[in-house]
Amino acid sequence: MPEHTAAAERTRRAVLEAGIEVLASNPSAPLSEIAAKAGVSRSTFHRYFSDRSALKKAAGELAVEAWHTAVERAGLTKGTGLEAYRRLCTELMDSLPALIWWMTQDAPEDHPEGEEIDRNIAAMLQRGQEDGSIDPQLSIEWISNSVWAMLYAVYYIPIETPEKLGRFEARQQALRALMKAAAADPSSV
Amino acid sequence: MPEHTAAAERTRRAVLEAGIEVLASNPSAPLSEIAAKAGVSRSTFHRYFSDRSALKKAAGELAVEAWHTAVERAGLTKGTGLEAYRRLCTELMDSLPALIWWMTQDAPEDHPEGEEIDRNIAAMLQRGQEDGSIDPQLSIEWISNSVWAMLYAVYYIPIETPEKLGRFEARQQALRALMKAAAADPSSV
DNA sequence: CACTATTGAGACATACTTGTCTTATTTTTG
DNA sequence: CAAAAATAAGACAAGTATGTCTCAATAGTG
Repeated sequence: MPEHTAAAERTRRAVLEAGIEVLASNPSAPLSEIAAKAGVSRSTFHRYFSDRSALKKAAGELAVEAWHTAVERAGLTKGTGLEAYRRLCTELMDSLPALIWWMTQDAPEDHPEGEEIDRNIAAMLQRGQEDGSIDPQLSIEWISNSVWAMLYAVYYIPIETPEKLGRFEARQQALRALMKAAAADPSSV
Repeated sequence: MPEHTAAAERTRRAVLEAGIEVLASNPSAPLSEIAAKAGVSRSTFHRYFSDRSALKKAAGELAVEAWHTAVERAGLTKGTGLEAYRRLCTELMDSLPALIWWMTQDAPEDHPEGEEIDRNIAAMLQRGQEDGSIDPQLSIEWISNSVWAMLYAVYYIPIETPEKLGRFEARQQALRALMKAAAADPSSV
């Protein structure tokens, strides 16, 4: 297990990111495909990640970390609920690949701390409904879950039809759509 | 190739539907899993679909058919653009499993007639922007593509957390969110 | 009831993926 | 430059999925 040199750490990251990218579009892609995408031989792959499961575990940790960071940066308790919601959506779009991989996983393994975060988000959305910024007709469950569907669109649409919608436009449009949908007074968006 | 008796046709449908369901959540699931879900032996599976590709082809045709039917029923040229859009979204949600499987496919193979339908939908959305019913700040590309992301949410959220959001509620909330997001005047939704 | 269609169980060879290992080559570092 | 680290290439066995085939059992039909 190389853990000292900087070069080694660099290739490790390359393999990990290639893994996230490939597994996001094909969860059962051969490891050789991941190695190829990382520009590395299969031998080297196995030197950094003994198993397929080892890779998935590392990718999962990266995704959870990105998720936590996004939530922290969003500052869920500041401003109106809708403002916090907008910040959260924006932050999530900054860690797209890892989060997309995470959501396509079948077993998103329940993290104990993850549930607390879920509660914080639910509280933020409820605050939004109470302060009149978020549409009370939409359930908190729906709002918090549908964000992921939008992330999905933001990630894949520019990949599949880059000539029609670039990354930036997709982000922008998704954010507008999310805000209008969630707002109690969409005209203010 | 049994093609005469009704019983045979029935099991064929069962296998096909099981295939769509299983492959939607795991595109590389073993054929034995599909057979099991259909309540059929692997032998019988192969009797109706020689290949994995044969099954995928049949599923694709079913999906395309559902897609065409939905668009037809929606009556894209009637009423305002937003009204037509609402009808389209509603119709699409009636063929969820097949359409979900379709969108998770890597090679959605370009059908010549499919492109015409795409143009019709684009025309419908543009009409909506011109008649003032659809938000002109959202691109037609985004609106037409993001619908699929919402279908994704409507399909999967009730599967993963049925205790929090049922099929009916998910549909209702998705439709409201889609309308609010797309409308030029969301307060009218 | 007799006949036919449909199905289940299992054997079998093939192909692919996986994880481990060995050896030679390249790259990095002191 | 010389030693050490990192990598590529490939062999190998084990596991699994696949497609084909055969034969016996079951279900459906006239």
